[in-house]
Amino acid sequence: MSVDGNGSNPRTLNLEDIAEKAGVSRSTVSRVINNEPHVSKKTRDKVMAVIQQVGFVPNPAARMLVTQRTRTIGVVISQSFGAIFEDSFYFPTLLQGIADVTHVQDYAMLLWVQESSEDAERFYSRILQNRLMDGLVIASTTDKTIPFIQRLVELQTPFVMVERPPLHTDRISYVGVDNYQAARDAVAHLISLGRRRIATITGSLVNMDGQDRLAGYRAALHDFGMPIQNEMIVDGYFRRTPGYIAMKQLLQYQPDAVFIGSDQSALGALDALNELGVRVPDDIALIGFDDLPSVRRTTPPLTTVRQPIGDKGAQATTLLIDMIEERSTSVRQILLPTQLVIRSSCGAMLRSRPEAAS
Amino acid sequence: MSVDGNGSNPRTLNLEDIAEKAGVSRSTVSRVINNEPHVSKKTRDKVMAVIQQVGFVPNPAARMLVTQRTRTIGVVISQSFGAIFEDSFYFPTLLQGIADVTHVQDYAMLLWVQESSEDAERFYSRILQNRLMDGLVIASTTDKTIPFIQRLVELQTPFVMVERPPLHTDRISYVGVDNYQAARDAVAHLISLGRRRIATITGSLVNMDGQDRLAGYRAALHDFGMPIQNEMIVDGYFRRTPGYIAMKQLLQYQPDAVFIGSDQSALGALDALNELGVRVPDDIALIGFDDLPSVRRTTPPLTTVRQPIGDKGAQATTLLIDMIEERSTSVRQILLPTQLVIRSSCGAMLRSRPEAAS
DNA sequence: ATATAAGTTGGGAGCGCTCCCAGAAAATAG
DNA sequence: CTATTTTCTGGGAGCGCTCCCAACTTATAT
Repeated sequence: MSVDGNGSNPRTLNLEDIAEKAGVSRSTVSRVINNEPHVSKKTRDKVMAVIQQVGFVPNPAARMLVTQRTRTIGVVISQSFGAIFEDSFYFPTLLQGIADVTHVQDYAMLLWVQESSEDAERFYSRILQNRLMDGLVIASTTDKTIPFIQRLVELQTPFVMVERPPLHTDRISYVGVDNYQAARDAVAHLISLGRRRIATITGSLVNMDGQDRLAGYRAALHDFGMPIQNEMIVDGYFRRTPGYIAMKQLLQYQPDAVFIGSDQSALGALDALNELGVRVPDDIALIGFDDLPSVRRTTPPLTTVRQPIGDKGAQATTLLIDMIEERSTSVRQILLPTQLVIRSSCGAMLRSRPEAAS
Repeated sequence: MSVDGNGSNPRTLNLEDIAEKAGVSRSTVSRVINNEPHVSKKTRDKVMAVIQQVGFVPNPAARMLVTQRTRTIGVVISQSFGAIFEDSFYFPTLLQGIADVTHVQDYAMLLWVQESSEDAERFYSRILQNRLMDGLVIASTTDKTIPFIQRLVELQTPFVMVERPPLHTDRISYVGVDNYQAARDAVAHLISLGRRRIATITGSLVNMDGQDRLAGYRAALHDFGMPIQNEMIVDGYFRRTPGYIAMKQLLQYQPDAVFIGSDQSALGALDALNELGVRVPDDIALIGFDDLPSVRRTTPPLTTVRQPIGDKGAQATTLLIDMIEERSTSVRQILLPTQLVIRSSCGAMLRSRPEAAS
């Protein structure tokens, strides 16, 4: 931490000072600090003792200047928090996963959050201009993200996405979940429970996760030879109120099940159904996505697709640091497993309970 | 952003390169970039044009090395996200408020989140050793925070707390809300509605906000000459499940109202009351704290104390940057206003409606 | 016209580190 | 005991910037 010198403050110690105290040279101290070989045990111990004693920490700016490394990664969250976080736990959990790894690897984490009123171009150029990061974790995507990541590729800046990139390319590393398959399985589950008029409230479709979940929905209907009706597909933008509105809109087409691309929207959908007295799962079955803590306690508890959010962040960060330190140069695309968590809202519990009891 | 040189990469441009292209000296380019006087308009324009054209951004490490300024602030969140964020929107909103200001002031934001399994001492020493920040916003407090902030004072590192500091001192700047008065008013409101057996589920008591709200609760009872009973005070730790447990525990003492130090715990309390068929507000009135978006939709909607979370972050950051840039050297302690948001859970609505109708 | 002041501009020094090379010390071989 | 290799150590150079001072240019006063 830069101590704000008030003039009388003694200058912060530097390598040379430590060298003097230990009776060696600057270079030797540098070797000890960086754990380099070619230092005798005796010298090393002596230097270490001095470092410990005075609590010396090398000046990161000087080090950065010569090494061109910062030991800092950036985390980019496009769209403003306010919009994304409403009641949610996706980003906090992701950040925790990232923080856990940066801690162990001794990296710092620079957080970039798009300001409420800021346009995307300005936001990304701010990030591009800050040269204090060795690489980036890109934690959310919008349609505006494409030129940004293209620029990153041009600049050869290491980065990892926490979602499938919005580009047809195999040159970008990412960590995600198989949204397509997860959605397909979830919808197949609804079909297996006898539902035939299955609608979907999608996640935001500027987002790859949202798109892939919709594709999985379509695929499942197709698998079972069921028609895909456009009026049965409404955008829920990963948010609660749009989910509420979407649900009301869908009701006129009398679905008997809805696959919802985010739990946040599912909460909104439940609001609408409760308000109108539509019974879940009797009249309409619901499946959400994310497994937010709160959906365990809704009435009825929500069946949902659980995804390992913290792990996504952690693995993306590990991958990024490997790239930065050139332990791995190959592009990697990692899909983590999801899990369909069956609760009451899809109707499986209602049916299975009596059977189990008989 | 440090472009990962692959050997063939042309070296990043520096001041000297720009100077050469513009036909001036390094110093002049520096003056232009830092908006210093003593550069003729003609020269300035010429240099600016070159900078624009090649997209030059000065090397922050070199600049830091000489200025001892990083234009980066740190944000410290003690305790792990997982615990704090569960469904919540407090920290995301705070971060958004901070990010809004750092953006406008052209600062970057280094986020420090205590790792799940990390002890406090290690966490704080990591922060202290990172010398890449000009100052800190300390966004949450535990009992372990005290030595840390004492150290910051010693080191003369600028910092601002987003809560009353856990020390009796007037040397620490902070931005908060008047938790004491807000809680006192909330409880007074319950009393004015005729409640006489008022319990409280506190926020975490290692936290100043939690402590002050409890003190406000006590003060209100005292104001009205009502007894303070220890069994009517249970810790809810700002979280849902402890709120649930606390509510169940309190029921044996038959309170007719509960002031709850966080909405998160209030949600837990509602869970308990709903489960047991206790009617809110008929049997028990509730008031929460925070005004989380979700408490607008509970059954019944929750009366709560709204606090300007984003503003707290924004003002703390503004204050911090003022300190860093030495525009303000005096300690400032800012209390932002809260607002009692009356919904149905406190009973005020039920009573007033019929009257209004008559 | 010259003396003086004010506005510009350039280059040296130095921030604190790492990297490299040369030289000293120690270890091993002949 | 000397020649050679290996291990260890010290200091110069330089990363890219800002700060300072000196020098030059132009404006203003005399």
